[in-house]
Amino acid sequence: MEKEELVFKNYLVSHGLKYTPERKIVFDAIISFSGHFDADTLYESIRRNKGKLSRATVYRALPHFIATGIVKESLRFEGRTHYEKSLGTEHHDHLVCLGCGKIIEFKDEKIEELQNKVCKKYSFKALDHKLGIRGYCKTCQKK
Amino acid sequence: MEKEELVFKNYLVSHGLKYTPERKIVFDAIISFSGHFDADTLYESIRRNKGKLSRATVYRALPHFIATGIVKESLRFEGRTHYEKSLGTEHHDHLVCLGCGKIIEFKDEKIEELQNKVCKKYSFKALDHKLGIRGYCKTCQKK
DNA sequence: ATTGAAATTGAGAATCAATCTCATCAATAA
DNA sequence: TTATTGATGAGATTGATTCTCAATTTCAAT
Ligand SMILES: [Zn+2]
Ligand SMILES: [Zn+2]
Ligand SMILES: [Zn+2]
Ligand SMILES: [Zn+2]
Repeated sequence: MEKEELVFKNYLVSHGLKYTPERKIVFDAIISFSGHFDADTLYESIRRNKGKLSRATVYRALPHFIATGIVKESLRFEGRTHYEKSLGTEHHDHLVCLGCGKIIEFKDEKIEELQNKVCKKYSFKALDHKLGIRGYCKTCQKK
Repeated sequence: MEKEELVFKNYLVSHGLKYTPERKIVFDAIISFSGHFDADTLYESIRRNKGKLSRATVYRALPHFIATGIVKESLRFEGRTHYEKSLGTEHHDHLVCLGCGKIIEFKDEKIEELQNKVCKKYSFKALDHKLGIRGYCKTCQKK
């Protein structure tokens, strides 16, 4: 069993939960993804490749993956929550193109530091943050 | 008629739309708010103070207020979109307490500048952005 | 191998914000 | 007046997400 899978299994077991075949199917599907995805994309890809699994099982599994740090909520748009793998991926923020839907990831250390400063100023204990900049990508500006 | 009201009326008229009594009711309710609100809060406050108005009318009016810059989407949490007045309010970002729901507003010029730099780097034309930091406020940390 | 408590699952129902439908109403222009 | 166009209310609808509950599975202890 790979490291990530162990992380997940250990999380489950230590919380009195079980590493079931269904959760392994979801795990495999998530690992096979690169980039961003939403719950339905995940569900459909599982149905296509591994046969049937209830939509509810996918929705129920997601919080566990988030709790272990394997998956992160990335952005909300088009009425859905979008996720992304976060194991083996550094934290980053997003530029979202309103024209073509393209997502550009970036990370700026200075912005991160300044956020910490802001939190200190307000005695605020930060857990996470999301910075999303909406606009138009290079390609879409020409139209 | 006040300045903001004229801005709104002009926007409507110049778009072939009408400044109806219902839209004025929504306008007044929004102006009377301070702080953040969601569509339902707005709707309920109108019902309480001004009597009946369809929920659909509130939802239909919101995009017009956003288009004129009177209202801005501020953050999404608790499954709803939250808005805030943006006339007479400077741009700012948010710290959201997961414990008590308190929202702290802040603005850091340096962060804003660095965002512009990021956009330049990617030839990205930004329209707006949202930075939301989730965590626990001073009070809630003690529990 | 058997048992039983506790967790999990599937299927569909329920929820909830947000949008849409449509018949009716209001404003304006011809 | 009549036609046109936009606006409204009430409720239906959508679509994502969550919940319900009976049936099944897991797993540790017999
Ligand atoms: Zn684009
Ligand atoms: Zn990303
Ligand atoms: Zn708090
Ligand atoms: Zn604010």
